[in-house]
Amino acid sequence: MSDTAAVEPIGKRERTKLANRQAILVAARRVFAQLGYEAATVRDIIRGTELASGTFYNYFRSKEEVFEALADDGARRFRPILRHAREHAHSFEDYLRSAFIAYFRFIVEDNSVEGLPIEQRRPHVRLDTPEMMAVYQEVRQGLEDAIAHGDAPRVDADYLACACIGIAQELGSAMLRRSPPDIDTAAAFATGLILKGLEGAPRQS
Amino acid sequence: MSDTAAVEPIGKRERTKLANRQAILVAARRVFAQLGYEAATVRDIIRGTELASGTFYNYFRSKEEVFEALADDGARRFRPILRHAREHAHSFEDYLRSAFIAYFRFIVEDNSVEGLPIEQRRPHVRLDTPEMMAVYQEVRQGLEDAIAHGDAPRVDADYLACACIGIAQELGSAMLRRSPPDIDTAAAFATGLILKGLEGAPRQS
DNA sequence: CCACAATAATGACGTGGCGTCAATTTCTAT
DNA sequence: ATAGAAATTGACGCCACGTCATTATTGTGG
Repeated sequence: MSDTAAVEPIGKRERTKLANRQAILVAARRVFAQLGYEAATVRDIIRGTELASGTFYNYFRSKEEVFEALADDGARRFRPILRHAREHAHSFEDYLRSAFIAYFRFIVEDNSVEGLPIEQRRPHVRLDTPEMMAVYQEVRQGLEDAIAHGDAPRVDADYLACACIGIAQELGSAMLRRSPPDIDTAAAFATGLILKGLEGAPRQS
Repeated sequence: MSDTAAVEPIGKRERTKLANRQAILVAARRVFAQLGYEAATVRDIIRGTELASGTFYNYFRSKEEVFEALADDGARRFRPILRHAREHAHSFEDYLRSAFIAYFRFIVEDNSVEGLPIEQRRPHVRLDTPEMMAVYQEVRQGLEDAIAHGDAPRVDADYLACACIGIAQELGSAMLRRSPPDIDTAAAFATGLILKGLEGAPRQS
């Protein structure tokens, strides 16, 4: 009867490894939010755990790599949401709106930790992790599908995907600055802009 | 007759101060392009000049502040271009297109220095430096003017400005990734998208 | 149940960049 | 010419970094 507790047949070694890695990530999120990414040090992060300084380097090479892992995790959680929206949308407009809503919900929740203004929580460098590029591909695929199905004109899918992402990012930031953040209004704006804008964008040669 | 040489009636103190500041900025541009922003140190920058390490801190408090100054300079150069486009445009479409073209030209020229790939070169552009916010205001003003003149529907000017900026940034990055970067094509895409998209964006309550 | 090997955690240590500051040089004004 | 203001200089103390020999913990064969 006791086998119900041992659902994971892994040894203690692997379990503590996962737990330590997770502890570092959790501490890093808090530290980045409280001190700001730039000001935060590896020591600050490790002090937020029960681990010793040297142990940090068994899991990550640097503060940057920790942030990458956090960003990658975020993208990994977001992509299936986006895919679900693509596969279950009743129309192209429906797809666009639910995708924007999903993203705006995501960043609202992501920034719900108390701390410094959002700008200072993140590194100043632009980072493209594998999972983030996968998200870009997912967006692009959704748009290409719509074009293929005749739901959207034959425009440059790469540029269109970039435009959607740029709108999502900047509009998302603007939305967060307002209180309370109104996800539906922002999503309606973005959806309306893109949907109609498609008609005006140059057709692919 | 010798007064033609002394066009600037400033003392040597002020001249060397400006020259030193400029030397630091020039060196920083090179160092950021060659080593990447994250890897670059204040010492690397100051080694690129004739100055001593302590002198750096007479001009800037940190590497971050140097970058802000570079970004601020860029924005200061860009804003009048944008304003000129606004005041001399024959139509709203003309304004949009020339503004996008101006921005894309700007970033193409800005990234023409040899060095690392663009992603690692520069911090993520922050909109919170004074000149950057002025650029945002300039964009927004142009859009509000168009709305007031009846050239564009009464949409949320803040969101619209953010959308334009987001499109410009992401589309600009995508354009730079292509070789050769085609400014006119990218500008046509952005212009067409926004111009028609405006019709689909929600009207202001 | 007990070695014994494999693996991970620890924290002291050398290194190097950071920001400061007293001493020095350079400029300005009288 | 000279005093005084202003800017430059580089050495210095500090602290975070990343390493690594040591210690502790876990898995395994006898």
